[in-house]
Amino acid sequence: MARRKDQERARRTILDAALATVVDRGVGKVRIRDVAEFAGVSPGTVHYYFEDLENLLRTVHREASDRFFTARLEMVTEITDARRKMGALIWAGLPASDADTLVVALYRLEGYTNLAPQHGDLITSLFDKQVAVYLNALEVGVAQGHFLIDASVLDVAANLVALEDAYGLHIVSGNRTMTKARAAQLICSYARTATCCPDIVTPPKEL
Amino acid sequence: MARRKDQERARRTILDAALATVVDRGVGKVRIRDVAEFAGVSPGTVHYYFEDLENLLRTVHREASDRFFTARLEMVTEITDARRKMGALIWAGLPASDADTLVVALYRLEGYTNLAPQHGDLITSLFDKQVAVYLNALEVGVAQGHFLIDASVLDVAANLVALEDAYGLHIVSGNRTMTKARAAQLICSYARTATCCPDIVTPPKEL
Amino acid sequence: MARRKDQERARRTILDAALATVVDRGVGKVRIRDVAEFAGVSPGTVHYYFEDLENLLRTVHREASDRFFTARLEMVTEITDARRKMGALIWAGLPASDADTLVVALYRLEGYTNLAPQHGDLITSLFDKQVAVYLNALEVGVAQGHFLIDASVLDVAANLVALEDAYGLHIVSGNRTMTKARAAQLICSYARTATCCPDIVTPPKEL
Amino acid sequence: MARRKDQERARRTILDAALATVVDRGVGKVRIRDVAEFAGVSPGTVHYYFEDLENLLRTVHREASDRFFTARLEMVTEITDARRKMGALIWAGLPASDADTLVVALYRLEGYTNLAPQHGDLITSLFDKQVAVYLNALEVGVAQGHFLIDASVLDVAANLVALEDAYGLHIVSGNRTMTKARAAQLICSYARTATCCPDIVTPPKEL
DNA sequence: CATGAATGAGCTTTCATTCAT
DNA sequence: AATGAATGAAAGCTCATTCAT
Repeated sequence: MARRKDQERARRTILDAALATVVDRGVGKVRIRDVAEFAGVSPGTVHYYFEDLENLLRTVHREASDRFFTARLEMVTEITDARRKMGALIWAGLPASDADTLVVALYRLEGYTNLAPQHGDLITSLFDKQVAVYLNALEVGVAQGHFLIDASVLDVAANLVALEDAYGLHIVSGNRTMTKARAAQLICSYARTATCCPDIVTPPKEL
Repeated sequence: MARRKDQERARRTILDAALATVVDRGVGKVRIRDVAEFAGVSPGTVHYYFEDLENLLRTVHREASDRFFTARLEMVTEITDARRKMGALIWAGLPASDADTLVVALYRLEGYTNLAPQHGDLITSLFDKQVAVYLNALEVGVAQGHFLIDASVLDVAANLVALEDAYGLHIVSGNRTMTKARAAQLICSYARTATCCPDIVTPPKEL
Repeated sequence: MARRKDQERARRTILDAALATVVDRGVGKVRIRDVAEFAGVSPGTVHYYFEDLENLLRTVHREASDRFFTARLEMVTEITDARRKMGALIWAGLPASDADTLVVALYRLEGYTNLAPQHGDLITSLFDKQVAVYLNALEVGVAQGHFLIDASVLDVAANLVALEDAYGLHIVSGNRTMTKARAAQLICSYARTATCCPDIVTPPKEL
Repeated sequence: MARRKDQERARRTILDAALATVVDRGVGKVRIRDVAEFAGVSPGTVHYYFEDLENLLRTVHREASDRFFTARLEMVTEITDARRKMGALIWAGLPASDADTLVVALYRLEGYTNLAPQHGDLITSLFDKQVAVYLNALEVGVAQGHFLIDASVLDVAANLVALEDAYGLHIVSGNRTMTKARAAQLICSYARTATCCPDIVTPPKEL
């Protein structure tokens, strides 16, 4: 029984190590050996848990997506005022230069075109889920009377996610003129225009 | 003299071959040998013209950026009405699933984080240039009295480019729910909101 | 006591699994893990009973040889007429394409040159024993007045075994022009010539 | 042009090295590295000429078969008297304990069941060709009035080859009771019986 | 100039074997 | 007695790069 738990923990350790490796070596340069070293196990062990590199990377991506999404979902439910909710979402979706392991790794993995077709599906699915989160915030804002949205709410939500993705990628790619603050400001600018609500600001005071 | 021209042609052939290889193998899987085969030369020849793989890829990226940018610039100057100009820009900036070698390759290369730091600069620079193009269109639109822009024009331009990047990446990554038409529609939705001009549509009739 | 019996049974299960694995993966491709899986035990258990792979394979070979030899011996004693005895021996010594687990495995193992020196002894010993069986049948035939043998009886017996080996190997190796029936016919042809007895036929009617 | 010849020679060198390696390590234990070392080239070079190990081994087998067959064919045509021809064939088809690189390697390869299906075809084909050689000798013997063959000549030829194979394998496998001389004697015994010609002897005086 | 044969470092992957439980 | 997670040595294969021609 203890065995089972140990195994689960080893798996986790490797997954975390892989995430870290993606962050500090870049997706295309992840070697099994690095991951193993980082996890403090032997290369054989990595293979014991994950058939091959692609498999490992895909799993990391899936888990990272889930963790990221869950975190945002929690945040959304905790904040009631739609205006503050929007600001918080925008801020939390952007990676901070090179801390923020999870988000950085996620962006790296998203941009990694070399994984099998299923990878595309994963990206799609995360995108759609993110859209759902923004959609919720927008609709709540409308219901609260804070937002007034002229265009399709779905389109606005999609665009917010797209902006987040694009700027996040710039930050992670090392575009020095694009800081997290600037990115947040740009996205907010759109959010305000689209919702006719000048009160959306970021970073939110309390963070 | 003829020698000089021959060399220039060989170089071009290799660059084109590299571009094609990026498109059909993915950036991370480009092998010198593939490029050589595609170009109809020997691997040694590729090295003769380009120090190493990174160098080749960076050059391809730079040239592709330039070609892409020049093409858009020409388009902008040819169309005078800012509304049609916007529509055309948006449409032309998106890759068509898997044709569109130049644009696909560009997106692939943009997302490739494994190139040296200078690569980040290149991305930055292309981003800025794209922003400049949109900026021009927006300002012309304002001058023509078609657009009414509340927020910072620079921010709007940046957002347009960011949306284009994000959706383009989705298309190239094989996100099946994101078509070129849908992406164009989403970007236009933003463009209309930001400019208070309902006449921006895409794909433009004449294309 | 029950313990002792359990262990013996586990050992047997592993040996049988190894035999089966030799048949369907080929001697050179037998992996401990395969054998373990086949036997429904863990790899560790295989090691618990057999020092290493070579040891296991050698044991399988020895046991298979014994089982095979015993079976033939029984057959020989059951049939009294030397002519029918010969036919039966020839037929039973040939593997049927890919059923016939025991005989197929035996041929596979015989041909496996990678086992230690002792392995050669085992082959020799099996060969000699087989020769003894044929020798017996030949001498009985002479005594019964059915066979008339000009050359050395020992040589004839050796040649019969050799032919059996050679054709058996062809069948197991996937030589498509060599069927069990054809092989039997060829060996019989020799048997008839050597014994001046036209009545040796195979497959024997009663099988 | 010199290039072409160099390449051909390098290929040959590797092939010869592989043959030698098969002889002194056993088929199942041939490592690319060994072959490379033996050939005095780098492991990469072996891969440059042969896709993978299986490919290399198959090629070695094919070439060895051809060389072996050609050699026997020459011998046959050089000797006119069928009785001496038979003796020479039998003798030349048997490996001498562990000299005789070509023949030893051939036997090793023949017994190697781990190669792909095509391998079976190769064995078949060599068997058939060998049969043809013996067939020729037998028919010539009949024509010369030296041999009197009762059974099917084809069957006799097949049996001669089979005996050769079987005893050859014993010799190569390290069966210490089976010497080349004894094997030759056994096969001759059969040959004499089948042809009713007591003059077939081996080793032939002149060798 | 251009070639392409040859290299060998580097990586993945396999798998018998060990050992704590 | 039996397990199976973990190991790590061993091997194959890839591919950028070099250099003699």
